[in-house]
Amino acid sequence: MKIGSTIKDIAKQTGLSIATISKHINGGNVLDENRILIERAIKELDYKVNEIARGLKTNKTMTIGVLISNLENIFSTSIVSNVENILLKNGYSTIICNYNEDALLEKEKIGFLLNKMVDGLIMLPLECSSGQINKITRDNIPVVLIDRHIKGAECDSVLVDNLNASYNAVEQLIIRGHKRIGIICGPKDIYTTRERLKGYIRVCEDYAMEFDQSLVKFGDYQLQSGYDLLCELLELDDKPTAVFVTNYEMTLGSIIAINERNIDIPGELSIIGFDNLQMAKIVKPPLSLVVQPMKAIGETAAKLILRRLKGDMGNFPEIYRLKTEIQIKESVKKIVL
Amino acid sequence: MKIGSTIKDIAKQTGLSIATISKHINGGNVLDENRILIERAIKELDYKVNEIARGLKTNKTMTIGVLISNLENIFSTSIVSNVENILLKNGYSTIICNYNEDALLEKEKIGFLLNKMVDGLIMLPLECSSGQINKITRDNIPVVLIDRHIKGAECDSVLVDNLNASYNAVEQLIIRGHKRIGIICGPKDIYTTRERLKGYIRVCEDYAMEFDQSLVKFGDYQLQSGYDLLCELLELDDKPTAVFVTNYEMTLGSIIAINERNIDIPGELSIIGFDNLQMAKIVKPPLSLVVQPMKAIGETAAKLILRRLKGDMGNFPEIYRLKTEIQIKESVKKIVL
DNA sequence: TTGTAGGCGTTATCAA
DNA sequence: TTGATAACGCCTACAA
Repeated sequence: MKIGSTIKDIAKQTGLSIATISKHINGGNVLDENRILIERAIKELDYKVNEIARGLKTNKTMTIGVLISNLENIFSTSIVSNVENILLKNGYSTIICNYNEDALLEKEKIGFLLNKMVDGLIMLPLECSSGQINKITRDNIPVVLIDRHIKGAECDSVLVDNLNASYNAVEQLIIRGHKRIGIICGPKDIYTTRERLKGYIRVCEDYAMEFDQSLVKFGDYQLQSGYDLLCELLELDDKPTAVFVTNYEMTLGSIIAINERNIDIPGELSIIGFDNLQMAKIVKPPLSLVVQPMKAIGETAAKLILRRLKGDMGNFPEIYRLKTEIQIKESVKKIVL
Repeated sequence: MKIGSTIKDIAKQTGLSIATISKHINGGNVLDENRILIERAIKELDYKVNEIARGLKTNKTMTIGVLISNLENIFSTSIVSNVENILLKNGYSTIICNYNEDALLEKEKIGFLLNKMVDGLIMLPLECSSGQINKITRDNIPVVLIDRHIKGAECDSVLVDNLNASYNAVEQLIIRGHKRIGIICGPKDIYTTRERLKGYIRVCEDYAMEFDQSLVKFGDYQLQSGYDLLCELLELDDKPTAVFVTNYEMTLGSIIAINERNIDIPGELSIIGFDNLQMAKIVKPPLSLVVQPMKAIGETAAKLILRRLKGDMGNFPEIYRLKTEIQIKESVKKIVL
């Protein structure tokens, strides 16, 4: 079954050779009269380049693999959406894969994408080793890491300044007189967790606050652990007066716990959450938040990989460290002595 | 630069011909001793089929286009995530496109996907004409429509029983004694809007309630219009005692309006929203919701297109009409006379 | 400027 | 069962 016309058809229609037509399609010079002939034929036959055939020849698929940890949260999808947008405008399509925070799946899907011969890879890594990544870049497939840094990986990264994001958030609490501030972190061994915790520790030091290990809780960045850990914090003998939750899902979980227990915010507890502006508005009282620049992350990653695909290896490996914003709303109160 | 081994390399290593090896790869019969030889060589050389070359030959890309209206809401991403999951398991990858509720972009991206030679198309349509779709299916590319029906389009559809979803939601309000019930709809000309409105009208008829046009508001399924329309409803001389908001974004907008104006839910106003379970839990009081079976939608669409891709045209065109669930929580109160 | 011809990695046909 | 060989649609020297 005929699914579209080929260069051959154009050749027949115009009486020119395939080579001439191919040359024109790829920006070469042909006689004006032939150019007109070709262009008309292309219109009439509705000719479209067969990217598959071209890919076979050029060893390019014009496809970028995008691998993320989770397709069902705003952070990822917003990034994906922006990446996709920019790449599409530049003629690239994207294959989006999701490894569901599962290290095994992560490895598998990297293989899947490579097998699909993607020209480049944008990924939000989990446990992926630097060795694995370096093998890919050595095959001349540019890799851009998002959100999480991998030590020893020779590739570009687009990160967020997690340390200062955390520092600034906790600082806002300290400024308002809070002395016992809980923090709900992600998994201990993940880059963002470490950075966000560092920020917490550093600001505590800077303000000469005592560091109480019992106020630091480690979860798994999932809703349920936000719920559980907030409850744990509330059950401490010496309860915190404020808490900083370091990702979106756990913030959700925390709020659910708070609602269920009818905790008065900010009367009993001040809270600063993470990442979702819309959520901040529908929660009562309005939630204070650390907002990550998701649009910028996506755009930066996309533009970066486009540069690499063009062969521009300037400043390699480049590490962007984008700034977050903090919005203090009514969920944080000032402690009056 | 060599990026992987080819059948040729296997041929050299084993001393067999390319044809034999290809046959084995594609499930043909070869002598046991040769099979072993081939398999070992494949392992040793880490041979992977070049899908591009195969695609050129077979006219298949093992890629499905997924076109949706918006990548930044749970409804779409959840569907995409499930679709992707199932297709991937069956060896297909997906190219996900997003037309941002823009009819022009919609058309463009359909073209883009077709140009990428997708083997099939799963789409959540906007204004796409039946003619356009029929042209695609006539080229033997199966199309599965999601969420919105298109009249005259000869293709499978996976819909939601919007009419009864709406009927049941409003019925819950009527049962609880509400007489004046507002409804915030989407754009007038969209399938889901019409169906959801039909449900509202039908249940009003069934319960012999007077139909008041001023209680019916049309928006654009975006957050802002939810906000605006809820305000409009509240400004009516004869205010509704309950309101049904017919999609997720507008539900968000409505809640923001309610919070800003400090409307007492459900004291002053009962509300039933749409689609996001998590949201229902973090809102205070817990929000009543119509919940769409997003997982089932994605799975059904994916399985359906897989069937079609296998050439099974049984029951074509098939229309699934999945059922919604309704969860009544504290945001709805009983009117006591 | 144009056309001829070879090749990209695979599959498929048809003899052997 | 195996292996030459001709496609698939395109690109690219190189020759005309």
